[in-house]
Amino acid sequence: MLKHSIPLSEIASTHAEIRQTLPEEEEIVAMGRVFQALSDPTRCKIILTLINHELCVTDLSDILGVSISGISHHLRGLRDNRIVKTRRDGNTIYYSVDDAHVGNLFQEVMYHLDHVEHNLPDHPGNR
Amino acid sequence: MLKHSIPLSEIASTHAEIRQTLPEEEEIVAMGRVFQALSDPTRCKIILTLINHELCVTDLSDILGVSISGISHHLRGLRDNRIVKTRRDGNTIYYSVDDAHVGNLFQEVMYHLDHVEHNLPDHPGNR
DNA sequence: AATCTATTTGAAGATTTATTCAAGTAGTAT
DNA sequence: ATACTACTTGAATAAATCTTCAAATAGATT
Repeated sequence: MLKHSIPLSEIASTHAEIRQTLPEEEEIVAMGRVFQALSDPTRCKIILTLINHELCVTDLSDILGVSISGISHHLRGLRDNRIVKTRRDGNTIYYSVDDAHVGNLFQEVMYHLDHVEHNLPDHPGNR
Repeated sequence: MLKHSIPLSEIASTHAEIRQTLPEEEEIVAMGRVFQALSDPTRCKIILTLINHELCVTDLSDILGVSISGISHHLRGLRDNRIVKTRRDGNTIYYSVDDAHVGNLFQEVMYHLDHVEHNLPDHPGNR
């Protein structure tokens, strides 16, 4: 415990100091790529579905009403970011969510959306 | 507690049932927009910086080495999604993170990246 | 009012992304 | 080998996004 308090102006960091607290460029780019992979509504649906069910491309196409090719293209982006994993059985490939943290990510976004919803002081007609 | 177990084939849902478990289209689109707002490395840097420091546009421009106009454009997307909030003092506008869940979102992405890093069985040279 | 500073906005061009269609691959079955 | 099913891939177009520059606004100062 400090005996004397320090003026806020001395605690405040310089720009250079703040810059150094950031993760490395490479890691930040990786974060952006993960969020980018989640940024499309169809991919959100795919993930939300795969969180609860291991499914093949044809099933996802049926469930979500998106072409087989479209689903497959989306899945490639999710595979590249290790958001979904695959298991082959004969010639059908089953997809599921690779990492429990992906579910947490969606949970946090839902909390955020609730926060926004229940907290509309200035921008009532947002957009 | 059930007295007799049910065969898995009977537990498995139909496509229509699975479709109904998804959130509403509008909510899914909203999720996508939040992830989209986080999908750019410069915006990630802005948020990671604002989590720890309340800063103005000029400061962010200095710290991140991005033009004032560029920072302002990025901040607009973050403001629209209520990821950052503003406070005016004279003619400088201070930005900070609006919602603690945003920090959690980044925490979860870092966990995910660690998971990917420590778990490279099949795609060793991922991209 | 004129000026200065901080920020926002709009428009233009280059790049990226999503969707569709047609063709290609991989495993299965005949 | 042929054919079938499940999936992936590549190319093409349309739409969205990022960056930059120039112009516009809002508040503070003279």
